[in-house]
Amino acid sequence: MRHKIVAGGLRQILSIHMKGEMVDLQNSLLGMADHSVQMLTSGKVAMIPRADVERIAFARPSVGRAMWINTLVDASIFREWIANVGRRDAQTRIAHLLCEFSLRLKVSGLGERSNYELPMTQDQLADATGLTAVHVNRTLKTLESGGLIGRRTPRFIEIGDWRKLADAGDFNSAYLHLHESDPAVAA
Amino acid sequence: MRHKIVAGGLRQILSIHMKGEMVDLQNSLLGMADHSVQMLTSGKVAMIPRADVERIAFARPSVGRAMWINTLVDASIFREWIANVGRRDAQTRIAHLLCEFSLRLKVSGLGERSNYELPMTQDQLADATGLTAVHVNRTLKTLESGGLIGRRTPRFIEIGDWRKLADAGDFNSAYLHLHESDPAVAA
DNA sequence: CGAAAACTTGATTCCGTTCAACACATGTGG
DNA sequence: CCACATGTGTTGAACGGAATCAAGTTTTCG
Repeated sequence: MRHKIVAGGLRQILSIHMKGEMVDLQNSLLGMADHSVQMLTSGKVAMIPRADVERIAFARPSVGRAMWINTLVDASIFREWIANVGRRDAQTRIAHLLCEFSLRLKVSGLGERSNYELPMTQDQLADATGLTAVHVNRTLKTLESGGLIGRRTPRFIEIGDWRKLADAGDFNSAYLHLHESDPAVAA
Repeated sequence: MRHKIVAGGLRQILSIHMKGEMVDLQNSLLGMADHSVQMLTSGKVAMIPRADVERIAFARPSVGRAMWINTLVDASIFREWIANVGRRDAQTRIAHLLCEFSLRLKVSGLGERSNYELPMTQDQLADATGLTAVHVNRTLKTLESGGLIGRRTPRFIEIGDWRKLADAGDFNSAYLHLHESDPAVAA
């Protein structure tokens, strides 16, 4: 995940990344990092020297184009998150986030659309949605009692009626540009 | 400005652009637009066909690199806005926004750092900060009576003590990457 | 098994919203 | 040049969604 700390020590999580994604083009191509990147789960990280990234980007236009598109998709997700924390209420925000994870985990092969393990604490969900952990807890309960999600354990999300959750979360997957970023999905 | 409409018709302004900036790389390079772009003031817009942009990006690596960096700086500003609407209170949010405008207008030659015309209504400021117009109004008043800003007219901002406003707005200009995006400033 | 982390729940508070009215500037057509 | 409509800004009162504070409970993991 990416995050930033604001005055007072509050944290805002800016985005979540899945296994296999190029995570640090955002920071490494600019001279100075403006935020932090951390692992939510254990895993392997591959380092590619910045100079190599830049060289291949222009030596192989198709690779360069793919990396550029990748950073643009990241930007699109940032924009959706601005709208999410800026103009949606707590329940809509969280439903939206759960829908985004659902699709992205599926695309990454880490879960099913209707049913996935979410490796985030409620504290982290709070920092991703601009809420408090307490309110995240209550909101998850509300979603659950409303039949929009099920939770076998606190970190396991089940989505019975995907369309219903998407409506509750004002979710439209267009901003993920899945057909741009993942050739396998486009096929 | 860029904006998005969420369910219920609420608008979230995602970013503001200044004269001379390449505004639509974000939308045009991806297959489908995920948000809208509108003018806040009257002005001229130059259209560059998408194919030409892609061609020159790879034919002239220095141009391509500049455009890529440009989209990365936009993304950095999006990230700061997520933190702004997600984790800052109303006064800090607005002070932060005013600081960002101050620097960017200065760089674009549209105003002074301590003193500029802000061509936005309080409604638009509200949609940029995730607040209501009423609360923006009250917050501007508070900033004014606290001596942090002056307003000759509703749309003209004066910053007496820049450092004081930047502190109130938890503002650090690093995320603007001014030295990356504008060679004139880097000099 | 035991301690720390994460989750849950209730009571209370508060920042920002909502609703409502009014002030003021702008500009447009008669 | 005035009458009037419209958009924008200002202010007050009441409300409400989420925060805060506080106390448990459950899970995780060394």
